[in-house]
Amino acid sequence: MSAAPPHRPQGPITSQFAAREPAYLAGLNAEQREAVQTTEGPLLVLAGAGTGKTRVLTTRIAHILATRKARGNQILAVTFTNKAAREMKERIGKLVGASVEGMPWLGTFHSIGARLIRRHAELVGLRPDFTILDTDDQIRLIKQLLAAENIDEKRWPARQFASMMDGWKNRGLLPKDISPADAGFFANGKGQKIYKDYQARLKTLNAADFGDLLLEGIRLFKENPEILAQYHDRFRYMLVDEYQDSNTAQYMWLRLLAQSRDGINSSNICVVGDDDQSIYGWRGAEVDNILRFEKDFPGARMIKLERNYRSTSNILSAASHLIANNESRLGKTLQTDVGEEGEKLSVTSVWDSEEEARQIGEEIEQFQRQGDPLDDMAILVRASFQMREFEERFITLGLNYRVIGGPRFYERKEIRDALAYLRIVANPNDDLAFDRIVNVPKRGLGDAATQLINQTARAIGKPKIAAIRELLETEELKSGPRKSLSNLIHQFDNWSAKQFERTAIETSENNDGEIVERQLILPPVPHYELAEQILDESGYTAMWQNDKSADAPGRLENLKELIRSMEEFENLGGFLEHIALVMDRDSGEGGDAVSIMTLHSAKGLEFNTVFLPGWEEGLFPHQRALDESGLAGLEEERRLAYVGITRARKRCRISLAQNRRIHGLWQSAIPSRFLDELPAQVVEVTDTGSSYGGYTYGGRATTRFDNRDPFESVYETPGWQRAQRQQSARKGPGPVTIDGDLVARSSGPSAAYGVGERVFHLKFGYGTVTAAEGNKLSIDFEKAGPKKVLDSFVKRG
DNA sequence: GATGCAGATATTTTT
DNA sequence: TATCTGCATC
Repeated sequence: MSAAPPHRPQGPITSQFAAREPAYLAGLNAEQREAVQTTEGPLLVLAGAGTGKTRVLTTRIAHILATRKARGNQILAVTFTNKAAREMKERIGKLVGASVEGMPWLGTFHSIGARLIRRHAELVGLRPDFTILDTDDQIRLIKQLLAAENIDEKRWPARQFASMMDGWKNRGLLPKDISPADAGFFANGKGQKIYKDYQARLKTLNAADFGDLLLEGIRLFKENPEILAQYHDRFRYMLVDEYQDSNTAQYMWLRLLAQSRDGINSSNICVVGDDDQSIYGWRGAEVDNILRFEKDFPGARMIKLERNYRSTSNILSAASHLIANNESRLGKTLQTDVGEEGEKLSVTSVWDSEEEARQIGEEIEQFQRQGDPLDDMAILVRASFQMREFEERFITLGLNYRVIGGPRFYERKEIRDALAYLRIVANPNDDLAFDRIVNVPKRGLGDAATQLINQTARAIGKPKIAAIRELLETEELKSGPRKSLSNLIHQFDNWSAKQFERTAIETSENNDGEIVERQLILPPVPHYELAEQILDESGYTAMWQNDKSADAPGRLENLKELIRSMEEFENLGGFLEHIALVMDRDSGEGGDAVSIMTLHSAKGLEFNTVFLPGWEEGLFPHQRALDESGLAGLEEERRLAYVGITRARKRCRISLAQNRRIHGLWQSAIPSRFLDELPAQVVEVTDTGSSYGGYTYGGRATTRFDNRDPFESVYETPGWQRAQRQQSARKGPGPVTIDGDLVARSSGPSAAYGVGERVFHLKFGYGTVTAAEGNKLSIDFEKAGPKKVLDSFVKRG
């Protein structure tokens, strides 16, 4: 704390300062204040969910500015998402007035990375106007390289290589750093070569991918210590948001910047994060970065923010107990400041996902009748396929919802196509953009023409546009393609010229009948008008206008939106940079609506009521996370559960289906192990009544069959429950001789059903087996029609 | 260049 | 089950 020294002299100036506390500090708790005021030296702020992390971060910047420790352009503040960057800008603006404009180094890792290498582009082998490639471009480029190496794309998909390379780049590895073992995974050891070729191709294309924006920065700093020193001088203070999500490359990048001249990490770097909310390990994030911070930055202080201003104590208690099951964490104990126990969390077991959607829909309507706005409710799912069922249900109910996530604006085909046109105009060397649109709309250019262009380009070592120019001088092209290519090139020249001031000759006849030529100076066409012209003149707009598919009008609308959004930018270059790095999906308008999104995209948000469906083994925790990453995977899934619960302010409603259809097959579901990790006192277990057997909780059976058989509740294994359900499905009392081995046998060969056999299924009733393959059966049900089910789901009928 | 079929493939996705 | 991709075909 920054209490004044005890025997502070009572001069008029000092007392004035001591007495009047800056307004921005008001309302902060002791730890928050400390985090704001500890400006010197490395600092780790461990901020639990809902503890006012963003507030600390923004106030800290405001504090640095207000106390004149640094000017806005001497502060480096990085976030992961554009949304977070925007929010920080806004909030700082509110705190200190308009000086946010003076913070050019507040942004995402990638946008700052790009800014940095643009300034020194020539040192990393690029020109300052280099293009930023998206994933789509990357894949297409890799495909070309694979073809050149005669690698069978079926066996070694480009996509797979792209994600591998992504992993390398996340770890800060250049082609030369790839170990033979790593590279050996792909195409019998050709991985390293392809990576190398890929990087070389990027340089000739004057392009960089997302990974390069950081990787090239690291290289730049390593190879040019004098430039790094400039930035050491510049950045007096560094702040990093969501540090638990940083990957190795980002860590290296930061660490270089945070070094002082003598190479010791003693800078004023403040990282804020929550190890318990690290959910992007699969994307290369290293929780280790945050766990290791104090070692990496000697003399680092750690401040924990543990006072939660969001959730009721019941919700917090559930979340804390759950996350306490993780081994690798720094450990925090969240305490609520809401001062309310609140409702218990509810856990509801339902028959299947359809019922789950129905159930949640009803609850939402009920809360709505009580006066809760839909905006305050959210459904957070583990996997996006779960969303559909809710959407369908809500449509029938007429319940307003919005889906958050999904493909981003600039990932849409029409936007990418339009951008490709603009990219070529901005940078005629952009062969990837050229490939994308040579024949879009159709220009009668087939394989033959494209091949010829590629060959020529390779032969003369020039971009494709240049190659076409040369080809047009020769007779090599057939007349059709020749004409359309010549036309296209003309158009590009024309569009390019319009970016700048240019001259035109106007011919007219004067009164004496003489032809008079006048030279006119035409001003540059504004880039947004140019874009519109390009789309019209190229026939691209017409292409969609003539398209009668259902989504064509939407696409045209998107194109309009694209052009509209261009007006905010000074020039084409600025716009293209923005679109590649910053363009957000159009965020939620459309009135009061329930949000449906994945747990991942819910991070950082909060709602009064949160629904968490699908808490079943295999789905959540997801089987693949378990298979691929073992214990680490499980812990990440648990953190995801923690994120989910802590999104709730007042109400948290968890549900699980006993049956779920995955890839068209009905699978029985076992309650998620996470349910057992919730403390019993804060959870209320309900059953919708339509389920059999079902979910038992904390040693107590909670099904409506509780009183039927006093011994039933002893058996809680999932397999047992399944057996139980099968038993109870039988008509009449029947002999209740339940054999523990029954379940194991049911999926083994001895349980195989023969074609033509009559069987009974709990959901579909009676039917006849039409085909059997392993434990999968095709059954023609009398009422429900043909279905595929697992044999353990049916009984001989 | 449109169409249709076989075959693979089906977590999460800040930039 | 449903959706997407590449490829063959007309």
